Amino acid sequence: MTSPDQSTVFIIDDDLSIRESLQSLFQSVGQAAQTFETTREFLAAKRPDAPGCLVLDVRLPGGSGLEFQRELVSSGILMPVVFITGHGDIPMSVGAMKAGAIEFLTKPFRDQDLLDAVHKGIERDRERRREASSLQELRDRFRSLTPREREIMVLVAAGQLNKQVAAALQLSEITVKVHRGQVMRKMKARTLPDLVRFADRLEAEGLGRLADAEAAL
Amino acid sequence: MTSPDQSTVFIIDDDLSIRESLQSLFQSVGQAAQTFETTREFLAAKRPDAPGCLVLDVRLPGGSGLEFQRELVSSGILMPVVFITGHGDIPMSVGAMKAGAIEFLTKPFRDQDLLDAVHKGIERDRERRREASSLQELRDRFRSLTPREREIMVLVAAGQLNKQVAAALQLSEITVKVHRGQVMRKMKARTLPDLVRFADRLEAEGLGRLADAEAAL
DNA sequence: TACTCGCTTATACCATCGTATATTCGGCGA
DNA sequence: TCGCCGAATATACGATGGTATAAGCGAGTA
Repeated sequence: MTSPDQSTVFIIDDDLSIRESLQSLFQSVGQAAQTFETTREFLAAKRPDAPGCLVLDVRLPGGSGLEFQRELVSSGILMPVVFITGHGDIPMSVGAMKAGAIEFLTKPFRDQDLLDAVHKGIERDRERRREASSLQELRDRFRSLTPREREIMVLVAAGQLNKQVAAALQLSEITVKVHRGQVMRKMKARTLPDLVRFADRLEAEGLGRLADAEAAL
Repeated sequence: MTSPDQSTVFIIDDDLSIRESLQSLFQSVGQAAQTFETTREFLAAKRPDAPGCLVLDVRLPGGSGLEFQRELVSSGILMPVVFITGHGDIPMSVGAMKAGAIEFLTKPFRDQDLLDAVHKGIERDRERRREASSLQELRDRFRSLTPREREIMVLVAAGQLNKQVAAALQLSEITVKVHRGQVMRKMKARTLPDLVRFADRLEAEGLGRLADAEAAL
């Protein structure tokens, strides 16, 4: 088995006994787990390109877990987080949940609650990765378009007729047709509805990357 | 001024002094507010069809605020909720946030925090209403389609050519063209990309209402 | 310099789309 | 029974879309 989608739980806690007990908990259900004493150690380690979930104590060496959660987002590590804590309070838990945490457990918690939360986190990450990789594929195709082709794709997806596109860009209609055909091939769009959906997905997550062709370079 | 979009805060709390103090807080910033002693009272009152936000104590007469939050969702009242409490705990706050609460404030809280949360809730409700009403408009148009027209809309939006649609439905191509033109008129779609987007929006929120034409009746 | 690449245009031809006009048929309610 | 509606179909015509072939131009590059 190659198991390319082997999920991993990443545990960061400065307490060795907790790391060991969590490690063995996950081992007991056949869930791969890696433990780290500090956030630095976690960031330094090379993480597999597979679905994962973080288990954090809100009280961490060198800053709170909440801060680290925000750091992750800004450094592009979009991994679901499950918090566990012995000394949390309500504002802390609310902040964590607002920031997108999967769960916020207070010690002592039931093992099953943690397992459930981690499972949910991994499934969410798996789905996010699927979506991200599919979107990246589209982005790559769009990047392969020339500036002219991008302009034309935008207008065509907006519903403009070839002659309207031609007028808008001060071109002859045949030129638009040629570029349009090229766009369909490069974007691997078999039909116009396909192209429309591709354009919308790129606009939704790429945020105006289409309209502003310069930014896409 | 007709002010059809006058937003309202709905406060449910069994403590009169709290109702009065919150009422005057919102009054001081020009925010309309209505108070209720019980959830029953709130449900019985006729609420304006305008953006709103609920302010709830988690401890309510006849059930917890959390339960009431779930009741609201299942009874179709999709109003943003801001919790305030004097005796909450972490699992409670986490549950509330998971269920979609805007904020979970512990007493004593700063007035501004409540005002901010309510403002956020109202803006969210305004946006949800905009979206819902626009979607309802689309649903109405789709309901005006005959069964045949619906089938054809689905296939056309999927990118099938007229002749392919004709083959799939055992029709002549001209028949498909006639229905297709009718679909465009009834759906108020000026272009095919418009129709594709309408179909996708209906599929996304109507959950297969398109594919299963029977369910839409 | 020769070559590639992006961009432009033209001709020619065929497929597809869209609409108007007209006819036929069956079901259903007034 | 009459009339309306959904449905299907046909002819005819024009607009629009799509592709192949060919060619010219300018910028940047091997």
